[in-house]
Amino acid sequence: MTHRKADLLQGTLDLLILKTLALESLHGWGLSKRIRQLSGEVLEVNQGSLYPALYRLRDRGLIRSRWDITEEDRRVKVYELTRAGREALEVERDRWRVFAGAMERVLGTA
Amino acid sequence: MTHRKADLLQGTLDLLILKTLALESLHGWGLSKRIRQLSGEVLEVNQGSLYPALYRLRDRGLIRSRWDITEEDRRVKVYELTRAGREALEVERDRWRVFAGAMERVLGTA
DNA sequence: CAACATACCTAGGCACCCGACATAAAGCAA
DNA sequence: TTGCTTTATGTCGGGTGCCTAGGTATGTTG
Repeated sequence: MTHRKADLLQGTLDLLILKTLALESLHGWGLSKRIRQLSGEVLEVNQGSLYPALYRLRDRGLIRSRWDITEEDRRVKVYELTRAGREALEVERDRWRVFAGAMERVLGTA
Repeated sequence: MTHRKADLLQGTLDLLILKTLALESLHGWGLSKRIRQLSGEVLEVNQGSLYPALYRLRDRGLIRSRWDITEEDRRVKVYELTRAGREALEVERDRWRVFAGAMERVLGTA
């Protein structure tokens, strides 16, 4: 059973996170809800994928985190883009579009 | 150094192969050249990815192979789509488009 | 005859996504 | 006060599948 409907393509999760955080700083849980919502309920981010991805991005210096308290008195770890993250977002977005364009060129060949 | 320029997204290689073979039966080497050409020199398929992918697809019954001899007297293993392969191509293509559409929806959010 | 292109293939490594699980605290209802 | 659901953070093992780096063989060309 190779892919199940919700499977993400490897490599795209980072881009998704960078883009979503570029719109607004969020904590992990909210981030996964936001991605689902922005994608029209198509893209589901598993927790087992999300947190490792966040640490990866943090280790690469693309995002940073701080602990915060919500209005409901919940401890949350809020992530925000760094300057390097904003630059990486553009690079990754362009790379995605080149790739997706190439895919569409192949798929569209009669 | 996570991704290098030529990296493919996991899962897309199968689709690429199915689509390319739907246009014309080809042997492995020719297939990789054809994918590169169709994609406008963007997508490079490594041999270390190609052959395992072909066996995977064959094991799933989506393609079949036969030995042939080219005009230059070379032994080549020609792959062609099966009926199941043609069906899988449509499913995978649709899945790709749903996914790519969702990605673009997220990336295009202002 | 050497070098290159064509053609097949394998092995090991590693990135990363997933499912399952663990933990905890807040909200709420019975 | 007990117990369920939701919110929230995280870990771990497994598996898929791409990559790099090889190996082998044969035809072509300088």
